[in-house]
Amino acid sequence: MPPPPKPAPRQRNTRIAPEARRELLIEAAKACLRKKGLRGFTIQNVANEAEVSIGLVGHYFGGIDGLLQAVFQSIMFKMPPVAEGEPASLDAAVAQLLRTVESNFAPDYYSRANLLIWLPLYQEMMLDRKLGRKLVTQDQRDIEALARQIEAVARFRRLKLDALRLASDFMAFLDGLWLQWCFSGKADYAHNKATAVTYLEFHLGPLRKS
Amino acid sequence: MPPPPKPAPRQRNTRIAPEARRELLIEAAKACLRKKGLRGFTIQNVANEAEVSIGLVGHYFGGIDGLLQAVFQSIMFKMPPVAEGEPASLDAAVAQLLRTVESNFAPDYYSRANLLIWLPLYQEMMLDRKLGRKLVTQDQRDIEALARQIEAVARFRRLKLDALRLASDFMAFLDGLWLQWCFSGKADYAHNKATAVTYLEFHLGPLRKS
DNA sequence: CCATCTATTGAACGTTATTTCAATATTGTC
DNA sequence: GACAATATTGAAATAACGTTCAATAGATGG
Repeated sequence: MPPPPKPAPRQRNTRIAPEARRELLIEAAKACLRKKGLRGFTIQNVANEAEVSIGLVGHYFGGIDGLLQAVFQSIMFKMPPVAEGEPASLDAAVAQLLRTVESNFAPDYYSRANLLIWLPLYQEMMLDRKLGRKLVTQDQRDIEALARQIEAVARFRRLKLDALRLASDFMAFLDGLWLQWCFSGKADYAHNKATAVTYLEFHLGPLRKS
Repeated sequence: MPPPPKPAPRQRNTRIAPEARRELLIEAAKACLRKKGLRGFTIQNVANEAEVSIGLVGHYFGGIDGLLQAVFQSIMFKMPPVAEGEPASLDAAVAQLLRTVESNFAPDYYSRANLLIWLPLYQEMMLDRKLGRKLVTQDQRDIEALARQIEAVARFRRLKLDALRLASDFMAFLDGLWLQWCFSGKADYAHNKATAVTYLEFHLGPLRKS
């Protein structure tokens, strides 16, 4: 029995810009994490998901670990941007603060799908000092930005409070609500927003028009 | 060249009670998760950690997946027990509630080491319906128990509130604080306790003796 | 002391994952 | 159109992982 003379015809992906391909691979990697978690995070799975040969991962990321790092990079710096600018009135300050809160509930972040990427990130950052520092730094920045907005409201209302601490606690609260919401599966999400704003109101006085 | 006539001398672990061995393996598995996360969770690593041959994992847990499930079981049902019993006075109700809060800060739970086990659990439960239901049920039980204690305080103070919702939000807050605390690495932990109690006080009135 | 039971071992095996690299197709340039 | 550059492929080599199982040691009971 002669071996097949021609090995196999192959259909090849069209060549695209490297950055675009990187992006595609990262997205495929995220999809894998969402579907199978860290244990299903393999080159095979990612390549299948991206409909690409297994060699490409090595080509672009040097290996599976490099790809994982790239995934983390890509989500760490896609946090909802915090509005900036010094508000001129109480109303403006409140509006700005509420907008920031709102942005933390953006469906892209406040979602089950996203949590399935963040959980691995949390894990890895606790095991990898370098990654850990990076994430903590980013987090700190967000907290400080929020603290400035809280400070602004407090100033107009002549309140004495530790804005940094409140901002930090509030962020923690948001994360906790996020987790619980994802786990319980209940899609009631306005509820969490209300809880969050109420917490701020305890410290800052009314923020919503009654 | 003759092959070595005797393969190799081996030193063997002393035989111990099966339950004890299971416990040891589970502890070793946890240690692996703490050190290397899910990606380092392999039979080899666990066997090394436990100083045991690789065959034992299969013997006791049927395989690596069985071991992981066992690890999850072992932590899910080791939540801090909530005090029970109908309190006879406001003071008693408050004391009970504070004790429950306190128990959530038990160093065994409220620790970095423990979070490194819970993160994989969270991940797996989101991917495995059965595991997810189990955990949510357990969580629900804790929330209901806390809600009863909140209810008791509210009754004595004639407050109208949604105890179940407050309990649920409060639990979320605790988890969020836990995560943030583990990530930031700051060991200031009384701070989180105070934040938690203050949150309850917003809804229930003063709980601590001033 | 002998027999039985089973906890423990680790080599062998099949499977799956990772990396490497030579071959091939595609794009852009001159 | 020819050439250089490189994106893409997948087979092959290598390594890691999981499972199985026959052999062995230790305990237990008679």
